[in-house]
Amino acid sequence: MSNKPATQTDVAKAAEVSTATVSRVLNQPDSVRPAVRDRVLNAIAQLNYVADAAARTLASKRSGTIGAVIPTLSNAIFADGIQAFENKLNTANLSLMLTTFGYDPQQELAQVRTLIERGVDAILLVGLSHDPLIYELLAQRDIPFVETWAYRDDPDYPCVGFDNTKAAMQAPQYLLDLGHRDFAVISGIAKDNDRVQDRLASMQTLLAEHGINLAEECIKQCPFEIEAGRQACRQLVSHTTPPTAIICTNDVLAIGAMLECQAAGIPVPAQISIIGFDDLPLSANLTPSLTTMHIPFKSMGEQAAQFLIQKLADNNPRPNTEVEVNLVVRQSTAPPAQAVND
Amino acid sequence: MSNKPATQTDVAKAAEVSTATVSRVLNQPDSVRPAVRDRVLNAIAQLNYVADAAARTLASKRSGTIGAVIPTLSNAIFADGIQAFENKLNTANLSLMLTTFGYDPQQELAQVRTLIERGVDAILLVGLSHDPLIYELLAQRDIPFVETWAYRDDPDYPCVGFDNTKAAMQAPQYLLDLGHRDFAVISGIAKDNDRVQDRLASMQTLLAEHGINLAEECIKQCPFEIEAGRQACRQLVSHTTPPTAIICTNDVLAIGAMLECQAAGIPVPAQISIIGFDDLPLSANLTPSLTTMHIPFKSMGEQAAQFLIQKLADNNPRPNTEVEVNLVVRQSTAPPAQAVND
DNA sequence: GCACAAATTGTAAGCGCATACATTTTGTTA
DNA sequence: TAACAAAATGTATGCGCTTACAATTTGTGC
Repeated sequence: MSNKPATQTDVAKAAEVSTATVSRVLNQPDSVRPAVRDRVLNAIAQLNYVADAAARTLASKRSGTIGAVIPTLSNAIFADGIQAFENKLNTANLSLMLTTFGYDPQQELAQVRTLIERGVDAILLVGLSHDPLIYELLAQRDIPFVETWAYRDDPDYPCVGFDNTKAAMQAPQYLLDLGHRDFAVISGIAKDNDRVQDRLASMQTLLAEHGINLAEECIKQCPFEIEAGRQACRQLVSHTTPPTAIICTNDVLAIGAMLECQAAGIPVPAQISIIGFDDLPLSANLTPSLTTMHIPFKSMGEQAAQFLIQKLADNNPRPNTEVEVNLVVRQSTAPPAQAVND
Repeated sequence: MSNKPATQTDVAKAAEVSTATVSRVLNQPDSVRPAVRDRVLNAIAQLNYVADAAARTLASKRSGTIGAVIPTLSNAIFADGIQAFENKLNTANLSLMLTTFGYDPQQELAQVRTLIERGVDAILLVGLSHDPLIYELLAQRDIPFVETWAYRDDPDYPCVGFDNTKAAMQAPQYLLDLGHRDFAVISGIAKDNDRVQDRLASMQTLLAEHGINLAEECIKQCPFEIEAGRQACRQLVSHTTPPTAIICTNDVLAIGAMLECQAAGIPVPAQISIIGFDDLPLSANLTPSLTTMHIPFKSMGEQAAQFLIQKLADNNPRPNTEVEVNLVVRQSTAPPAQAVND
């Protein structure tokens, strides 16, 4: 009806109360008598009143929005994690402001800046390694944050995640136990990605402890795409002494490797074992199904939200939460064809 | 250094100008002399000043944030589309407020309400069928919006998408041309999803025109999950007269069907043809690769953003944009085994 | 160098709300 | 029912910014 949206003042007039009372009805309904409250509520409904978030934020210093700064949505683990994060935020009447940075640290910093300007109450980050300026900005403005997808035991850096170093050892350990000695690795790009770096390093460490040093040409770093995983696999199996096992630092690349083997007629796991990391829904449905590390990203997203909600409510949530990850043994792994002879 | 974040007034003092000038440096830099501008810029840097978005929004009636209301992120097509949408928004200094509604119309309405309260400048919706109240709210506040993933030629309802009715006929038509007569359909849940409804209806219409009426047990509606696609396929092929072709209304279900066939040893396409809709990156990499409709979701997301950006800039962008979709013929389809006899 | 127009800068009034504080009303006790 | 405490409501300020308008400075043509 009216041209301009109704304001608190309009509601106050219609309900014959002061704006303070209207505000109270909205923010602390218990502090106003039912009779008055109903009058106000009626006026609100009548006028189709919607509180102005900007004014509210300006006056209260609380925006009710949470920022998330993730590498990309084109990766189901982040998409699903953020989905869970958003759902959980909703239960606390918080909204999600989402930004992506494409694994570029400068872009990440810029996005954090943007979110701070937008007045978010808290921020979710991915990983543990960020431009120092990010922490500085956050501290300066006293903005709570939580790091995800990784874990460290430092109360100054709240996190919800898992230890990538520990987790990434399980796959090679399992393959070693099966008797494999000839490994190859298909990894995401390590540059500017602490999770990948940790995983790669710990795999190599473990293998080295067992006297195995991966040649450079046995480690393929490639972008997060099925096609890239296929190509890397194609190169690896064309080596004069192809590996008996390929370890992938994520499922997308592992799936690419599996599909390449399938397309090339290489039997998995008879001739080559493949192991992934993430446990995407797809992974269990391939034939053979993919052995991989199960990562509970949804739960991680939820718990990250829960932490921030609690933090903003001034409860004092435990800063560091380690989520459980575990190796899911399926059909893509088996002892190497040339049985160990001893 | 300072306890409270610096305000415009602080900057003004430091630069020995008025707050209006500071504001101008930020919003219309060309309107202030370089010498003065530099002084202000210096002060800003010095004080680590960050403009308060709430105050800015309150005073200018522009929040610089755009809302998106999508069914779910747990679906690559939306995740990728939103990714592109966000990237494009960024180029115009706009931020994304993301909400999901899990295909529940009431939830969708609630999310739109929330976004309006948060003061978004514009909104992206998915599909053409929404609670009338949504349009009313949007109109009332004069908030521009754009509908995606579908197309209609009505300037009052700006959209960037494709005609689901037309698009969904291409797959059955192609299969008919190959000589198939025995069809089954694996579809997403049609309830509260106009895209799925349109696709289902148009397929049935086309088939009916060719004298083929799908029995009820030949149409499986199931949730958007690989596992569900597998199960549906399992049921379909167990029929006494199994179909020679399965049409899926999206790639996830088609992939599930393919994997089921693979696991069950049913040769595709020799015994059964499978056709999808979406063209996920995975689809091209399966063996056999999946014949499917290619939908340019990234481009759609970008163009939707572009439309809103233009709209907010008061340019008068073309309201309805139809994106091109096309059937990508790959290896999962072939003429039916029992060759047509005539 | 002067008169005037154009460009630049300053002044000050809100934007719509939350909230400290003041005032009024209600409830309680004797 | 008087006197007081507690609860409810109102008053009025300011959150930090943009912007119409006013005041000032700069530039131009002669």
